[in-house]
Amino acid sequence: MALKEQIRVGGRSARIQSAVHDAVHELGALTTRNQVTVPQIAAVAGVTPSTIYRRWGDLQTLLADVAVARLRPIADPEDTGAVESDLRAFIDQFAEEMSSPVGRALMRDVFSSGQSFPSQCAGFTCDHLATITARAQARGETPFDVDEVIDHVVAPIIYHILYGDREVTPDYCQSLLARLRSLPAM
Amino acid sequence: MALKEQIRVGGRSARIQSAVHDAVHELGALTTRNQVTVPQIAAVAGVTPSTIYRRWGDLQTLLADVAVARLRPIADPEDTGAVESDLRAFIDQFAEEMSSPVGRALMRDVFSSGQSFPSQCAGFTCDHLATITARAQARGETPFDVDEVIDHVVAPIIYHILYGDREVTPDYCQSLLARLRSLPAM
DNA sequence: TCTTTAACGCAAATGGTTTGCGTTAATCTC
DNA sequence: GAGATTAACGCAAACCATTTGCGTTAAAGA
Repeated sequence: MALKEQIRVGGRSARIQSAVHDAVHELGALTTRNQVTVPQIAAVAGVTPSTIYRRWGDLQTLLADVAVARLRPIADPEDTGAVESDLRAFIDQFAEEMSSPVGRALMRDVFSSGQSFPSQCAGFTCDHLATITARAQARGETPFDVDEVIDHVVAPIIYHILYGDREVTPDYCQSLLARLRSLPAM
Repeated sequence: MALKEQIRVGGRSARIQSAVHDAVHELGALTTRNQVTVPQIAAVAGVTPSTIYRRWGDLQTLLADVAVARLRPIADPEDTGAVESDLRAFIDQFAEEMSSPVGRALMRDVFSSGQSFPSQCAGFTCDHLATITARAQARGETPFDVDEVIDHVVAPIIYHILYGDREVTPDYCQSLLARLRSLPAM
């Protein structure tokens, strides 16, 4: 069920990939998810189901692929002028996106496929945090430790969203950041 | 696709539920998972597929139900005589179980179904930690904050297992616990 | 431009999922 | 305890998602 490495990057392949992704978005927005079928997606995309099966393997892999593409950042995190506010802005936006209904659905898709998709998403977060620290160093500010932020800010946020055992509010995110600042090694 | 509340708790219902759960275990151990089918499970359990579909709705819900049942603790955490060692022992065992191949598979099943299953699992962890703190208080020791442990020890462990972006070693777990102890409010 | 081959469309075959209906057995009432 | 009620099961047919073989299209290479 592995997503094929696409050797052909030409026009038709790219066109079909795009059409299928768009179809998933269109259907995913309308229906209650979870009951979307490959034939439905194929019909909307204007391709035959077998094309989707051959290219993505199964529905879950396709959904995971679309989810990762949607989670992939299109721009660097906002530059607010200081590390602290950069980090705060990023975490706030991250928590809001992930805890939203679509965010939860995307995470489900990413995890259910069980491939390299999750680590790709982890990479996105890592990259953003690295960008913010690099920016801080360029400013002459003392940067934070990326792993520290992932372990003690990002991880708790993801945990509570996944397990649904607590509301992830902006206040909660603030408290996680505040706790981080009160630590020695930073 | 909701798991039906079982009104009938009598002999036949319970017998079938048990047989189906056993069948999933038997098949899950052998095959590479992910390609287990409902008809297969039904054949091993000695029931018809329609029985499984009517009772659990679909394969993912069944797998999630089995996963939660397997994740449900059968005993309280080991009493080692002191809070610190109790907590250490629990976290070590927790991390080892969850990071194992079966642990990862169980978590996948729990999350892919997207129902109340994840919060049930969170409850298990919570309960165990609460038991350890209660035990500590009974001993006259200063207990830890359960939420604190979940946010800064359990959450990072789960995060790295799910995203597969880092090895979760006993040493890593120790460092998380050590960090917790170096904090003011505890 | 010609050759090679990956990717697609089509359609038939396969097998997982759903559903109606009769039967079994657990629960309730007397 | 015996009979009535109804949830849950088994069976089988219908439905539909998935797979697969084969001819065709179009991208990549010579």
